[in-house]
Amino acid sequence: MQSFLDEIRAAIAAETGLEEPKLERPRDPSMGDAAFPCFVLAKERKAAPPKIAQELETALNARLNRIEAKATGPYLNFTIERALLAESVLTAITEAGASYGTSSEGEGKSIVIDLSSPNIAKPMSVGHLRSTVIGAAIQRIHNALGYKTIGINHIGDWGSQFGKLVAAVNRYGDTVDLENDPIPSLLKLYVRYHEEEEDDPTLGEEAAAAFRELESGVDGPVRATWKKLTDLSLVEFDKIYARLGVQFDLVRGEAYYESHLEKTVNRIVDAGITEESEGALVVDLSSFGKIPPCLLRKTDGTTLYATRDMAAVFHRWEEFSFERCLYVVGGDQRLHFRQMKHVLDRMGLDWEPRVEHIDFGMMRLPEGKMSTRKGRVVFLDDVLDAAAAEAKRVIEAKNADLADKDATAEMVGVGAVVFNDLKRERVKDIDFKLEEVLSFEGDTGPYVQWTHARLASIERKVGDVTEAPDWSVLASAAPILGAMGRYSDVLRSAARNAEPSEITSFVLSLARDVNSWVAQERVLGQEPAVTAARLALVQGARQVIGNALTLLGVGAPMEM
RNA sequence: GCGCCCGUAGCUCAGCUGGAUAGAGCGUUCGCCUCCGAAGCGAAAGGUCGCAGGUUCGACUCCUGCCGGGCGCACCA
Repeated sequence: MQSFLDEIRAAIAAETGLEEPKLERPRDPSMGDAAFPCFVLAKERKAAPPKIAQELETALNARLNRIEAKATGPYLNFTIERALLAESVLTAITEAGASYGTSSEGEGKSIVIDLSSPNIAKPMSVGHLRSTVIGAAIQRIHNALGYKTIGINHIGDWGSQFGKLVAAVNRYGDTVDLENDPIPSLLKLYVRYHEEEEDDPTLGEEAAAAFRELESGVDGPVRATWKKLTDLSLVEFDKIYARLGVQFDLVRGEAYYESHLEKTVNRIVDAGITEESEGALVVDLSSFGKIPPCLLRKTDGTTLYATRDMAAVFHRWEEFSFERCLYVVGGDQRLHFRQMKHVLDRMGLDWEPRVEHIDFGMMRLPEGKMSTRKGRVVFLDDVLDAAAAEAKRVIEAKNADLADKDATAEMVGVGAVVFNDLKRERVKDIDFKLEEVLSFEGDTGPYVQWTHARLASIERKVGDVTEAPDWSVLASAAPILGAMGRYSDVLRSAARNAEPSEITSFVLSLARDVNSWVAQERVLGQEPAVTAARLALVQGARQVIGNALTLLGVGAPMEM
């Protein structure tokens, strides 16, 4: 596909003298595979665009082989000979298989991705799903383009909240069963702490003291409790990651940077941009607009979130010399990342633009923003369970003879949840509605998965065909072929914008077109050359849909 | 109050670096399982692209202002 477009561009360039003529897609695919708007030539040629299109039509037809140019109003539309388009796209897919669409353009470049990053001691809510699923998709997309990627789970395992938890464990630890039921137990302690803190000032003092001890590096009972809490939580998180099919290259909590904090602060101080304000150590950012200063050290000398993130970004740069360092973190932290980048900027570090906040919209409940403390949460595990159960119910109703119903239900249920999260532009806020997540019709993951299974089913029924395909019978599939031919462009764009929804949009549109085509063109029982060509389309479409789903982290079932 | 993000059909969203009659899904109404999977396909109805200016041959797309919603605003993360 790319080569045809290059050919068209080259012909236009030769004919008009334009260096890089811009091609776009015609409104209606039946008008052609590519369009050249002639407005840009109107001035220098001193002629109306429709007239220019007319003139160029004959000249370009003389230059192009098996591609037809046709003037339509101010546009020049190009149509690749149908059989040629089909043959070239489908053989490319067959040859590349699972690696169709991939490239090696990222070779030698490293991409660091900070994703998921849940807080220890809090159950993962559907809110945490976003960072995990978006980040993992971004990582797979970059992998497909040949980048070396480092996915880091920057666990929230440090900070004053751990002083609070340690204090809570000390006081009320015997009222819960931490060993066997860690996450709910920690949640109870967390909530209780905040309830009692108001009436009992000694509790807050105990918590603050605990965090000071933790950060002092003393290896005593406080540290032992902290270690136990984080270990118990990580085991629970891993169960969810396994269900989502997400792995990390590094699980480095904030605590990992504990030993880097001192030199991090020194480094920023040495850059000469820090100052003392109200007893705290800060970096003034007023030169960037109305932005509050970045706090590095509290009055009591302990560090903050920003300090630890600065330590992390320095460490990552030194370790990986990244091409990009992507922070897949919610939009509620935009200010934090702006401050962090401004500090890097003030330090004169030229790699500051490589650090990007890949923000995403908030997952909201009808009652408002989720809050673990206020008990206003939907737990991710419960949602995945509900989705798998719904998938199981549908399978029982529609395909009761399926071999491995539970495994398929898990694949479809989890796929529905993941796909739902990736299908809109990531900056958009989402009002969480369970019935929407559990819907398997229309623009949903299961719809795409079902399309994949249906195509696989046709392949099984047709079996092997030895006859050479008659590519010309695929004229009606031209929009599908064109889309599949553009798949690698979609990957490139999705990576550049760190936007998995570009792939969900693509695969939804492809699935829709394919289902429509399958409804009107029969594969089985045709002339062998016709069956061969249509089978090739079915195989190609299944391959591309499967490849796209895999990148999104959604299973592509052969049956469901 | 200030800053950032969002604002396209009843609802949820697409709309490529500005370009040809603004496209889907859900919901509503109608049609299609004796033909490769009805988690499907076809059709109908449904839009002052938040509002007002501006730039441009051309604006859903860029700029300014306003309105509505969301998020955030120093010792939490």
